[in-house]
Amino acid sequence: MAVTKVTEILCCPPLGEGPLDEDDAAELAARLKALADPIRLRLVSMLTGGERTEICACDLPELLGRSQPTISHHLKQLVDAGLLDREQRGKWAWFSLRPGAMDAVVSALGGVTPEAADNGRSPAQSV
Amino acid sequence: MAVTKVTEILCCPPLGEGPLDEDDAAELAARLKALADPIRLRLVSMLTGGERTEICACDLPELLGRSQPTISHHLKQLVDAGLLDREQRGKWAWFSLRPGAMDAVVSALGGVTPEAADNGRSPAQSV
DNA sequence: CGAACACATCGACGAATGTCAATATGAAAT
DNA sequence: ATTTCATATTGACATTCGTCGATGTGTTCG
Repeated sequence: MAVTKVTEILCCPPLGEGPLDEDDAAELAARLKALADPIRLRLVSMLTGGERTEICACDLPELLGRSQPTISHHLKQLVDAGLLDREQRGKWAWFSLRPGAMDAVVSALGGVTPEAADNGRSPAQSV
Repeated sequence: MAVTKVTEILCCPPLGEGPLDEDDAAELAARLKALADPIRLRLVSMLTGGERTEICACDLPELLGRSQPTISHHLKQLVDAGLLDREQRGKWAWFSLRPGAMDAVVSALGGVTPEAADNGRSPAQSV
């Protein structure tokens, strides 16, 4: 399967801090690779909206138009990359965003999360 | 070579704004795919540090430990994805960050650039 | 128990990717 | 014009990826 497991929440120094070395680049690349697929992006985007904090695997084949094994494959990629958490509930598997994981990617790319940016003050963010 | 060209600076609604549709997801995925490679990440990170604003292709095979055709291939990917600009100067090719391109990726992932965050409040968004 | 359901894994397939040697293109210098 | 140098393109190769059907694993219910 060859999916590089990513365990640390914050993987690399931000891009803004000079050239990455080989190891940091490989680690960031692994995370970005996990995100760089349309199905997986749509999966993640279902959880970043704030409306849903978790999603049942049972709904995904229909929602995403892919077979059950394909969905399972993509979910595994995201879990292995540390982006999603998996919880078994009865016979169903529920997936949620791993806290801080997306923030880590954003900040590795030199960005900052809106909440962190607002931490000084001025809310002005809802949804 | 099957690299989806990305022309718009801001490609998709941010992940925080609910599920992406198929087209938006494909476009974001194309950009992330361009970034999701160790060599290309190291390339970009050479330009995001602030020390260098541009880099000559002639130095890269040695700096990155890859053959000249391989480097050329990766540079093309980044240019096609809209992340780098290319300028021919004499017989050398110089590459620089396309302004706003990384910001667009970060904000599509739900983040915000530090400068924009510092800017007080104006979202600073356009085209 | 056994049947039914949800999900994961396996095996296979075509397509895409990263890589380099060889070659082509294009721009300066002689 | 010829040569030289920097870069792009081509062709080939092994590897990885996305996908699905078939099958395995584990849970619930009768």
